Amino acid sequence: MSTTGRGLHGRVLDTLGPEITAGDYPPGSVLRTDELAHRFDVSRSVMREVVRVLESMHLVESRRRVGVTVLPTREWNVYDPQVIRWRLAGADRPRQLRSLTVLRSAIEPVAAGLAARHATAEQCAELTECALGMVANSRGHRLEGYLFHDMAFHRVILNASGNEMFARLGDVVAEVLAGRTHHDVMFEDPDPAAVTLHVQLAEAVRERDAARAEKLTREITEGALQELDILAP
Amino acid sequence: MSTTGRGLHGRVLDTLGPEITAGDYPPGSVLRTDELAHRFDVSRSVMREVVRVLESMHLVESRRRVGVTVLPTREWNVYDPQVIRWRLAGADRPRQLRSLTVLRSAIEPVAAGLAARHATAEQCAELTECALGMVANSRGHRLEGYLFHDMAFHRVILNASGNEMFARLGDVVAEVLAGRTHHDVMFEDPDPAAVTLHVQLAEAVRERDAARAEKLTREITEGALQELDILAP
DNA sequence: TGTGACGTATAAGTCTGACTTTTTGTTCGC
DNA sequence: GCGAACAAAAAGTCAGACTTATACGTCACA
Repeated sequence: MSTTGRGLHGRVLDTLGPEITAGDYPPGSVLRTDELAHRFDVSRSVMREVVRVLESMHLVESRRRVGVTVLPTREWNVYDPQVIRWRLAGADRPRQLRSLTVLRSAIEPVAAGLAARHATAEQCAELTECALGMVANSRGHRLEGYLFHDMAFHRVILNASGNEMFARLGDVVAEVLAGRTHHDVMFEDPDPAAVTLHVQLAEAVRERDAARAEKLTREITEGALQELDILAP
Repeated sequence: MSTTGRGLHGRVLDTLGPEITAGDYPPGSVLRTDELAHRFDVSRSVMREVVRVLESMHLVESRRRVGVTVLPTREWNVYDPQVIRWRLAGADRPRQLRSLTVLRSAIEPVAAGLAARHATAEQCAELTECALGMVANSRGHRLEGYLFHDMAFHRVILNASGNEMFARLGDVVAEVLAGRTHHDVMFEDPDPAAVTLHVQLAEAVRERDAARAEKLTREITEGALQELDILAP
């Protein structure tokens, strides 16, 4: 599941990245490339590549004569899928999940409205199929099956919006949904009301009813906010 | 203005990155590190670091025995500020500006609602100050002054939302606003209605009226959508 | 003729060591 | 006390040798 490939470079990154995002090194901490290279038992070349990547994520800043400085959270590229994954795997996972859920609540209703306008016949069919899959797995502790179709459903909506910025959040939403199922709440069968909403949403998109699609999605995401005890906006 | 530092590495990146995002190399094209190093007259070490960064942005994929493959747009990290800047500087700037404006229309209303709940007294003051600045520059072709306060206004809103994902879009929104003023529309004084909306929004936030703040922001962003002839959702 | 195993060429991956450049902090002279 | 020259430290750059994975072509065998 880890995006980073096989190389030595990737393995070092998958260790150092999470350490930084977890806050092991407070902002302003200074690391030295040579030390890191020694610590991970890799050559300076490899270590330099790792630092470059971390720098492109704005997690660190490399300056001559001073070293590799850890930047404050405010600077991080928090939309980088890798950074999101690292943070979700770390200690402030709950906080992260809240941020992302609020983001969802802003994006998805608008995306659904656009999907109602732009979805292809094939996408409408996929949507219906996913909704049916959710219904079929909504009872009897079939959480994994439910999650699978739920993730697919939202991914189709985001793709069908025709906006690439929305489409690219498919992975993030999937991550949030998976996190909800696996770690936090949802030990019992999903809320029947939520299932119904998804079925109705598939319907609204198929019928090109943008306003209804948006409204239904707003209800869905409001449910997600309430689950995390976030005040409904 | 270019984020990338002074190093050799940065200069190569600032050439190759825009070329790729501009579509000079169609998806599936294969580049070779050695060739690139020769073309830019840098060592392989430097070239490898550049490729690693491009890889972390999912613009390319490097595989043994085949080379550096350009990935399809769908794979790109379109939220990476660097990628956004490169694309805005390139040929599909209009398309990009549309995507980002739609994103704004989804994010900002929710952010404004949250800002009304969470804004500090200082942030409320800044907001009022920005709104006044917009008013003061709304007549007599003082577009630069207007833009300055407009960008600051929206940045404060996004920061005051208390959600880091929203806050990080400040640069993007600023870029969109600047693009609108400099390249596209707005050759005359800004719409007085828009100015009024900003003043009212500052008011709503100060009065902790979340619903009104959200509604006003929706009107603002709908105006932005209409300017680009995007169907109001 | 199709299919699978094998070998080879290729391009990325890694390591090492030497050298350059920038920048910080100190020291010295005024 | 202050500015300028100096020295040290760390990143930046380079060149070259070596390693490793893998796509592709070859050949034997069915």
